[in-house]
Amino acid sequence: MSRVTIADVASAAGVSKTAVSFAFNNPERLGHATLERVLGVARDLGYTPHPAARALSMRRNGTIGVLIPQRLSTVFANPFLSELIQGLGELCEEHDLTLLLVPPLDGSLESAIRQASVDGFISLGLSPDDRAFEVLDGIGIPTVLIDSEDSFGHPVVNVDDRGGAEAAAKHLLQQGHRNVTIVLLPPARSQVESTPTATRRLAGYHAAFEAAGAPPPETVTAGVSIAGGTRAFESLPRGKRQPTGLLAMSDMAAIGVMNAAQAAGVRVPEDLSVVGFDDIPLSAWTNPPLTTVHQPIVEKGRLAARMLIERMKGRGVDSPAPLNTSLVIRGSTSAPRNSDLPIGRR
Amino acid sequence: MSRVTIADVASAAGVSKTAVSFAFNNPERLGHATLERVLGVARDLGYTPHPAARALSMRRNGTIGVLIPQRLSTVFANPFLSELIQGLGELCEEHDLTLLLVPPLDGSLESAIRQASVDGFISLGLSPDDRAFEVLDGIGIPTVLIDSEDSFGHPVVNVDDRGGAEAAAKHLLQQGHRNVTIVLLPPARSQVESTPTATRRLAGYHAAFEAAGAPPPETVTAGVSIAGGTRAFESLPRGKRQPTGLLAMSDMAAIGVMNAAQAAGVRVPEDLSVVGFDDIPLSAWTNPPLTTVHQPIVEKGRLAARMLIERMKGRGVDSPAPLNTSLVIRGSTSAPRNSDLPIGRR
DNA sequence: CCGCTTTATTAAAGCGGTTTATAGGATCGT
DNA sequence: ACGATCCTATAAACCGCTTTAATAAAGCGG
Repeated sequence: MSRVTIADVASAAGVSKTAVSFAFNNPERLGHATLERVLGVARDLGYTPHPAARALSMRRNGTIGVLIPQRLSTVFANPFLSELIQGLGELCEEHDLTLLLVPPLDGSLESAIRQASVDGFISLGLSPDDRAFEVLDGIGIPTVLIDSEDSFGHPVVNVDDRGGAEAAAKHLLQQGHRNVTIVLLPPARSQVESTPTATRRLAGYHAAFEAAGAPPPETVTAGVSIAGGTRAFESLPRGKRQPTGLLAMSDMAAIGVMNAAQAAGVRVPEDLSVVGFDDIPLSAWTNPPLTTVHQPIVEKGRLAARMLIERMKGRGVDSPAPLNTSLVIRGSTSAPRNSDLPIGRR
Repeated sequence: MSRVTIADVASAAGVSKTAVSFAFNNPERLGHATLERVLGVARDLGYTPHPAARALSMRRNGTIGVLIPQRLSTVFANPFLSELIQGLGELCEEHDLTLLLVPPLDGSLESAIRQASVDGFISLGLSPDDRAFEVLDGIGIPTVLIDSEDSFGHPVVNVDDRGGAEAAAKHLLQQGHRNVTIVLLPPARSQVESTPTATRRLAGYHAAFEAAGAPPPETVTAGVSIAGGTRAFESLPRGKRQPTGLLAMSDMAAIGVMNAAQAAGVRVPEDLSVVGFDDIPLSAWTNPPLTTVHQPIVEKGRLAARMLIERMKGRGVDSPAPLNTSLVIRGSTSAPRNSDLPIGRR
């Protein structure tokens, strides 16, 4: 036996399909008696309007899509997305919307975008030249960008990545670190270039070093995961040339580094200072607690969702100013053990 | 200007709608020349089939829904769901499916279920008597349950909650703890009763105490969050009657307890041993590392998704045996300081 | 008792695709 | 030269619901 349709209800109640539809969506247009009868029959039959049919005819899905640049298993290993969804979720529930996670299907985010029955998209970390934008523009679904670049047709929610990174680097420099390594974010979409976020953070780091007259640091790339950080640590030079400070673009990588370092007998922060980025909840609980750049992730989600919902109502919205970041100094940073600084000699 | 439809492409290419449809879904039924032409025109016009229309006529959405019993903001504060989604996500991507998060809308999970355009549901922690099941059965969408109870029409994926809990309690008892408090999971859906998971875990705890001839422990209830654990600790009796051991039904609550305890000058594990449940990644990183019951969350997601996909293909599947749990002993448990055990006197 | 509003109800036209059944040629064997 | 066969391409029905425009019935003042 198949699904019960509006026609079934209509004939069972001895009315037209229109009447049934009105009973649910426009009850005041029906006489009291018929209304009751239709509703009763519908309940008895267990009728539920077919969502796709409804969406087709109403031009509304009641869903917003989150464009995920990577595989769900890798991206959900990082608490960042969880927090973001908390923010998005608040607004969604407030507006009776559900949230569709849209990762690349069969490797292609473009085709996943086409498949998605949504009223709006939130896109994460897309580069300006991502192919996905062509598709997005083609179908004309309102979109709000997060961690991307301005000067698209779409409004963007960003945080002050550059400022945060600069503060982090300055902190290390002030403590006397001169031999620092940067742990880069991996490129998001298998393209060669790095993400807008990574680019801005790197610029912030470099600015601080330049201002201090220090040479630009070495870099390694690490996936946003503890394992990624572990690998990053292992690729670091040892002995004399081992850095005394480390600027990671993600907390997860930073924590992986700390872990690997301690396992290798390198003490944090005595032998190696490490600074993360994001300030995920976990970072307050590591041993030692991680010094990191705080960004308001939940708020970012809330703001983006609020903007998208406005756009879905047809109202235009402008990109807000980047949200503030701030350095949170905890226990993973200190002055280097044998400072090379010219305090005394040696 | 509105969206490009199949009719637009058809007339622009001088063919019928059927031809356009075939060009995408049944290319071998078209002559080579027309196929090329249609595809070309479609590309030029930026045509993308309307997902809802497609879903209506094909009876397939390419989406599976995750029924979330609580608000997204509360449930995503717990890494449990992140891990589960990693597992679900793997299978989804493999099968070209997207994932729809379905929390209660306007407080009602039932109405959210109706709205959702999905081909299958994964439901989390629903009690046997949840109203949602009526709706679910009414619309006849394949469903797989996680952390629920067997003996529904739907297959269930569970872990050995009872065994895990029993091992945890036994561990504390063997260390000599006699004054233990249990931190309960809150009821999931604002109904009075507790979740199936909580019930099974409680039974496991009690079984161990009974076997040891110890009186059943006191209980407090705490939300699955660090803040919830903090509140739980504060509600504990102080001084002489303060428990020496604590069995939490979630790692998040356990971590909150540890945190609050240490802030109050109570040392873990010297003054208070705490055991969690779930073994979320964070638990290995707390200070001290948390002793907890491990359950294979990612695997649970994978398995449930695999089963659901089978069901969506029309094949029947049986509930598998509960997945194994195991006690992971880390640093948050030890023998109680002043054991009340009759080793000596007093 | 008539013309005019209101009110209650419905037929039919979408929404944008897919799919079945069918028609029009071209090809082919005889 | 002719019917059978094979390809292509299409008309039309359908998926299940919403909504506009129209109709039938009822109420009403004069």
